[in-house]
Amino acid sequence: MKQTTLWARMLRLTAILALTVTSAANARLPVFEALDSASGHPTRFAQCPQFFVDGKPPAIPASPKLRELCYEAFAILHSGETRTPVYVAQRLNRQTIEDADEKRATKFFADARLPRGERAELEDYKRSGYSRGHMAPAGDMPTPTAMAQSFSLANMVPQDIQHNGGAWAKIEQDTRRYIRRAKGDVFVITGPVFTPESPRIGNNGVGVPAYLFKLVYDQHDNRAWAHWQENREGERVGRPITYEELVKRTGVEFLPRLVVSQLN
DNA sequence: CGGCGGGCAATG
DNA sequence: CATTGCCCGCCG
Repeated sequence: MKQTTLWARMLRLTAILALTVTSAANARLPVFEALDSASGHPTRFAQCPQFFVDGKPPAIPASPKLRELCYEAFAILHSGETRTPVYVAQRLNRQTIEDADEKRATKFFADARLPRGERAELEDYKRSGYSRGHMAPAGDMPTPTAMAQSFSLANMVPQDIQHNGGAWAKIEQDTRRYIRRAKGDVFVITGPVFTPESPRIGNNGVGVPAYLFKLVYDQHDNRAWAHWQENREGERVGRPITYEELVKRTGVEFLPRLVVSQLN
């Protein structure tokens, strides 16, 4: 008898703990609440044009489950269909990289700004065999708030564990190394690519991308290139592809045409 | 080789 | 939640 009582207590405690966890995670991110209450709806890119070249976000065909989310140091176009980002945009420069020395705060959380029917939950990734792979990397974040926000699952895709810690991590570090030596702003857009055969994980069916890309545009030098990686173990860092090739493969024009016409 | 940076899971 | 220990790959 005593044992069942103990079990009941522990279960209750666990439930309370889970609730506390959720609210505490959100409470620690006051920026989210401020943006939400101010607008009354999920944030729009109009509120954070600074992350896009000439303030112009890439045009994506309309879809009911696409949502635009602004964060302190990046912006996300999120898909409620795959429950992942479509792309994540950043504007970086030497200064932001020098500021990116925050201690890594590994606290992943489901993004409360997204409806439950559209977002990934921690449970979806747990024991899925895939890691939670940042699109905007934690290592890029210039402030503690930005660091915390980067752990939103809205910024994640299910990524092969070896790829995430291997070739992909190297690409992230190479990109930071490049920006550290850049003369002006560098715009980076990172995202997943799915195929009809792409698997899904968890009760919510979070999409597992077949490929990941990272587009880098150096505004000062008018140069752009992209890394294109298969989301698999054993993938190596290859030679970057051209912007045109990226557009061909994704069907998305990420940069304003005027800018593209002037690329070196 | 050790340090670092990308993660994971178990425990209180 | 926080803490801890662990894995792995890359780099100097």
